[in-house]
Amino acid sequence: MSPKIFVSAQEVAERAGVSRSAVSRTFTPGASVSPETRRKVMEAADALGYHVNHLARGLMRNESGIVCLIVADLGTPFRANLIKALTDELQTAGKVAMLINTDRSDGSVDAALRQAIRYRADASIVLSGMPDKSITDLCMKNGQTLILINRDDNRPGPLRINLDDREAARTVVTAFLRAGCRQLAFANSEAGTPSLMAREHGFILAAGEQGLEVVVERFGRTGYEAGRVLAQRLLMRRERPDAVFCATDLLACGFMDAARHQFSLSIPGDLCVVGFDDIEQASWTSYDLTTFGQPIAEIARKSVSWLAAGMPDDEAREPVELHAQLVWRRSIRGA
Amino acid sequence: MSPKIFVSAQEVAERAGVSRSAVSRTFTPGASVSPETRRKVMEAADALGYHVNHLARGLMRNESGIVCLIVADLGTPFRANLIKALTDELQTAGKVAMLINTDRSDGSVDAALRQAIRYRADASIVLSGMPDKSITDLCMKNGQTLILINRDDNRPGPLRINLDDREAARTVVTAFLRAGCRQLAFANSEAGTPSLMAREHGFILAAGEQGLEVVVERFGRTGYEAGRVLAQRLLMRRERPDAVFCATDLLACGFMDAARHQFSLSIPGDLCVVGFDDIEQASWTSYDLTTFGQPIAEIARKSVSWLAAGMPDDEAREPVELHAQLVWRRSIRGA
DNA sequence: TTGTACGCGTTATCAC
DNA sequence: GTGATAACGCGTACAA
Repeated sequence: MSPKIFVSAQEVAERAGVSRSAVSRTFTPGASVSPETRRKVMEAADALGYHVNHLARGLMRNESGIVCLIVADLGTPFRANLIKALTDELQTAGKVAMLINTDRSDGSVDAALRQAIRYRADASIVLSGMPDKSITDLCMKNGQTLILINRDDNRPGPLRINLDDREAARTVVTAFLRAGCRQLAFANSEAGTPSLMAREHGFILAAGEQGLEVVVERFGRTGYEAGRVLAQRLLMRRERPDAVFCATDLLACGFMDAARHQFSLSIPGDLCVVGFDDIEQASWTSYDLTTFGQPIAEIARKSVSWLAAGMPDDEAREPVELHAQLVWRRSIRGA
Repeated sequence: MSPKIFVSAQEVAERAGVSRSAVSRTFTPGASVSPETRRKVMEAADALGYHVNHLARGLMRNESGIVCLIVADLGTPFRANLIKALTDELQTAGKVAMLINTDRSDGSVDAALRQAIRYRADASIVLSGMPDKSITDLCMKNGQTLILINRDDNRPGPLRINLDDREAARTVVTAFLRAGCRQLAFANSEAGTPSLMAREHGFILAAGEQGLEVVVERFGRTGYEAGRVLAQRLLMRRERPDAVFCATDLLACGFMDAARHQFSLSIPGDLCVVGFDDIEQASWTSYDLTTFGQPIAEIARKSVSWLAAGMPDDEAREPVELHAQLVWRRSIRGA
């Protein structure tokens, strides 16, 4: 096996009978080369299978074209779709995505950001966890753009995209009231991420303004299984809830399945359910779940346009608030 | 905004009062540095926030540490989980994943592989589509490892990991017969990917050996919606199937929902269903789908161990056949 | 063990 | 429009 023998601009130049610089210019958009030279170069390049070395180019230009995506629970429908949207957007912008998984451990995101720095990524986009302040400072110092999505970080520096979780929660309360529900519940995981907690607090607050108490239950990791357990806990109560707001759609799916098959409840007859994320499964006939759609495409566009435009000045670093749109389906009465 | 000012080994050397090569050696595993020098270097590096430039290192070593993952439909549960497993495995092996989305267009995978070459990726792993022969040749010529997963390519060169789809299909026929089913159907998409077609052909073949005909229907893209349409087509037939093998779980979920809610059929009473992939949703109470689990972890381990070990010699390039394990749930009678 | 000198493939700069 | 040259940050023979 010939181990890594790539063809260089030098070889192309020799074969084309021109200088190295001519080759370089041919592959640099906007450089001036005569049609004749360009033709000779392209011909030689094709024959040899030449491809510009982005490692070397990045070294020269101080711009690798790499954008680092840092994420946990990549297997999850919402995350996967967000990653897809981001990579798509990055590719059309001429960038390339580097994907780093994190786990629940503390230094995990920090390690990922260090990796991004080592590869001189043009930017890092954090979708999970929270980097330590020392690391965000490091990114800033190195002039590396840092984007936090749904992290709700209030320290200055990185660019932030957040959702109006509290406003969404308020909408749910209104909808539940209109459906005639009186026993409100909130089903959450124990993850304690900013967006999840914002939904919880917003829901409790909005309900309180209407004179209603909310029963809150938290369990496990944010997923289907936790939703089932939460249903068991909440639906066994003496005062059984007639409306539940689940922090995510996955929780809601588990909740609905348990409610129907273990408690024989009808939805929305006995119980109204609202979720969050609008993952594909929410629209499946078995669930038909009313939920909030995250503006994934817009999140992706906003993030990437930032990189392209370069960092705005420090004073313009207010977090961007995006709006979650309620998608009405049949898991809640009325409209 | 300070635009991309990274600290170099030179600066660390100056601050530590040593030569630049001492810094280099400190960060090169297995190089010989005195404890005292190492300490001084690390101290200066920490203070300055130094990180080795992997672009430059890759340039020198002719080994970037980057592995390119080429995939379509990344938002899909199975794909997302495979990507997660692969990135996890790559990270523990000290590599980093570069993610490239492809669409359905012909040259899409080729373009992705070219991008991989430009970044001098150590290897490319193709999970979707089929690269043109000229491109696979290019990868081989450049000494870039190429791994095809479930692509069922029979041309020599790239490393291949395939599943025993035909054997799995045979198992399904047996199970259906044991459940007393006589009217067999196969629900497929129009994607026509190798694994999907292998399942279809294997199913028809195995059924034929038992003297049974199979009604085959194909529609749309491999997903939930197509499953619903396929159910409408297959369940409206005069001789209604009492057993259907769906090419993937997503198709099966759509099929089941339509069968139950539009045709009021009971599963497995009126209809037995088997899927493929064992995505998380298959285990959800609403589906409880009997399906084949793809050995995702093993696929990931095998792929990455190949890169680590380096390319085997040409003669050892037989495709690796992995086994799909049937996961018994309640969408089929008997056991 | 340490430092010096060179090369990796590319682009930017500057004469021509 | 073209070609020579320096520089990017790093690894590594080589000599000390």
